[in-house]
Amino acid sequence: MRNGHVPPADQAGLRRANLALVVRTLREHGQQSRAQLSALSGLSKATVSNLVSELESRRLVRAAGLTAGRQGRPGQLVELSPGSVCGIGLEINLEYLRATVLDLAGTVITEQLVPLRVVELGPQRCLDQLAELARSMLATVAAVGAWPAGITVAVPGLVDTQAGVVRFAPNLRWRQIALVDGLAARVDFPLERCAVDNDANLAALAEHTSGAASGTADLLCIVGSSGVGAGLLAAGVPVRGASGFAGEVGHLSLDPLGPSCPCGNRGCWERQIDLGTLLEVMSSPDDPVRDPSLAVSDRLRIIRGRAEAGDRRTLDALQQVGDALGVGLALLINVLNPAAVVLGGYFAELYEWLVEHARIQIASRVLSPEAARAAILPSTLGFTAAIRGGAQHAMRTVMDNPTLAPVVASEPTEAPA
Amino acid sequence: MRNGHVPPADQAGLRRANLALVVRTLREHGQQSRAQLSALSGLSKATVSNLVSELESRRLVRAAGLTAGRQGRPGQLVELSPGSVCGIGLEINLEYLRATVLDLAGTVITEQLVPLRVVELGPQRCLDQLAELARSMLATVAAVGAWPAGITVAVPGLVDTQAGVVRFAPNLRWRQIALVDGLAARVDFPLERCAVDNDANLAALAEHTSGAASGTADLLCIVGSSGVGAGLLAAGVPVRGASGFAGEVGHLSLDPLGPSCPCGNRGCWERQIDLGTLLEVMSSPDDPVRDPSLAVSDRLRIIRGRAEAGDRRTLDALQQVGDALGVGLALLINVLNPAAVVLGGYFAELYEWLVEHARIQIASRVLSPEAARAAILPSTLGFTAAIRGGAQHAMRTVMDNPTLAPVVASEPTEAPA
DNA sequence: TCACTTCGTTGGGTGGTTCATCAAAGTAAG
DNA sequence: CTTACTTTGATGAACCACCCAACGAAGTGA
Repeated sequence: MRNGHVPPADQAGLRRANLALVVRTLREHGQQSRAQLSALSGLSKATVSNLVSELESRRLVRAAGLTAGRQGRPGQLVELSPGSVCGIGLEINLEYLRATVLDLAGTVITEQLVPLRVVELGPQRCLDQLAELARSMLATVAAVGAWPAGITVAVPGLVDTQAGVVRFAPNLRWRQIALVDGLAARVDFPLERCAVDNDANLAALAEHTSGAASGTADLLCIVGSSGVGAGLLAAGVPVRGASGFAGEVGHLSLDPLGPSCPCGNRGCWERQIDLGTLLEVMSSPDDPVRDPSLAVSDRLRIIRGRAEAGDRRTLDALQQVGDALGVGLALLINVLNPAAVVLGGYFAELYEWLVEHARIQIASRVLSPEAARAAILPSTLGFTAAIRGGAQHAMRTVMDNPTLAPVVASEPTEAPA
Repeated sequence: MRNGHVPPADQAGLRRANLALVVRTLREHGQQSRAQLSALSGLSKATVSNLVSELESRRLVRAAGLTAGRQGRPGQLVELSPGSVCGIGLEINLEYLRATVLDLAGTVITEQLVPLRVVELGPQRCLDQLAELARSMLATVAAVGAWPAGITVAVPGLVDTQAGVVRFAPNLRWRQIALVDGLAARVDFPLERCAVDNDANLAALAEHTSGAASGTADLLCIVGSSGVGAGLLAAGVPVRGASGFAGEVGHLSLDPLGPSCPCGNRGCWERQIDLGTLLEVMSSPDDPVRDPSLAVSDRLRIIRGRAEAGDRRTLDALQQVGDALGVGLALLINVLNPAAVVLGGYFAELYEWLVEHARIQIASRVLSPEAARAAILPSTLGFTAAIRGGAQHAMRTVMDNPTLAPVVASEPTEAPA
């Protein structure tokens, strides 16, 4: 379906590709002189100069001093311009809305968290709140004199990224919500620069771009919270599947005799490793750690405290979850052979008590020793991975096609901030 | 590792991309006039004419009469030239070597099967045999006056496609065999036009190009024989994983209490659905169907006969295998969300007795109804899928970069048939 | 026979990259 | 302090690929 009709290559596309190449080189290698860029990219010096001057006029890059020492004329360094082109990442979750603004260098311009009972509020009023948050982010971008490349929303559920529709988000109790349309209309932002994606997919993107698995092209990111989701990156490209629902690992049935799950099956992975299960195993029903009014972060602080204190029941529960995590990961590693697995969400918070158990299970279950080399890493971005990935995603459009960024007159900057 | 340094885009690359675009358009839509090609591809008429004339000089396309009826001047049809550019696919398996030559239109120029006890022969002498087979194919290509685009070998095991090395093929008992080097040296064929890949990956490519799931970009191909392998295609691109070992689904552990497997675990999928298991369940040890001297095709004929005759034990065994097949497929569908699953190898031969059981399991285990829409199809290429995929793979290099094909003088053809 | 339609080619124009050359801006040595 | 050397980045000519507009070619239908 929607067969990707590849547009013909023309000179504009050629230019676009090379502009993007320079931006990418700068992203991967940090600030460089034009001569170094020429060597790294394979483009001629003349072309690099030309490209850089266009990127400068679009404020994607800027001058950054001179190269140090050595012989000959010093090079004029160029770097990705901070604070000029920004991406906006939003996240909808059970307990909050979250937002961030990143610039091309990956610097956080601003971050915000709005506690919210999303389920009780319902999709439409939640969208209103989300729009307000987006407007606030746009205002910040405008205040620092930057240009908003796009807005990307992370949602815990099945998303049709092409249509911009949330198909099914069980935890939020959402079905068929036209999120992109709704948001763009409310915020008065160009529709084509708004996007939705699954939170785990975006988390994977963030970990790939600037997180734990920075630069790793084949990546699996497992995010644990009230459910479990996975984001896949193969050769640097997100794997979404035919309808965009790839990575729905929560309901993998790992044990035909395991406990039953609301989804109708038995032994679902999610029922073995999500936060709710950990709580059930490690505590009695009246334990304060299970107080429903507690926020996730507070709950995790308690769990960490008990684990650090060596509480046996807690440690046993963590082992049980770690084992189950490893069993499922072994399966995914066999199928996908990633170079790294990043544990996100609550798994990252409890990484040190989970990973060894998981590793043992993986080692004994993976077919080839080479595949077993997959590194199991904790997310360095924690709960902000999804919004950062969203912001990165929003900027990716511009990095892949720098001509989208507007040309400014001539004056370098005169931001009042 | 081996971070893909993207070469800069230049005019030659632009030309290459548009030549490839014309070839692809022709592949997808069949013979077309220049004007129709222009409309379909988005290129201008002038450019299409120019490109077609270059493709003609490289014998990738040829004139094919005029468009029928309608008003105005009739168009001059162009089609992928049959019998001029060929791909050679080879396959190594337990019981035989297999080879085929395909042309751009997908027509089989020749096919050959050499029975061989690969395990007993050992890798080096097997390579000698393989080289002889390859030389025979090259001779056929030369005899019809065609140009061999490349040779690709399908191997049942873990393959490092970049290095051209078979890392581990348990069934063949091969480890670290430099297959591409060995073959290219023996055959005296350019190294860079030789390749190895996993048989399931190539089968998936074949099913995508011209088989059961023709044109489906997100595809999963499960090949059953003495083991079980999977080939993955995401957005039309093979998913190989970080070290090229993705798709090793045979040893997914689906049941922690299941029967033990030589790999050291329990409940491996392979032990539930491979041909050996089916035989064990459907017959007693002294049953003639289990005669070790029987070829796979003969064995399958017997099984089909019993199933058609309504033999209860056989049908029960097929149900058991079909159920297990469905359980594993549900898992893969949740993770990968393919548009289609193609059953290859022996699954295709027994498709009609397996698929309904599998479908029931899948339907009850897949999370989203949209993902459940994945079509479960029988391979239409059967045991030739891998070699056809190999030949397609060999031609893909040229289709993606038509300038690789040599330019011929002027005379159209003078093949002595 | 004469409009009318559609096809494919031709020539001029635009845009992008490359090569060769050169001035600029440093270091190193006499 | 001057001179030689090295490296950088900019300039202009050349090349190449694509697009547009116009035109002749080759049919259909009245």
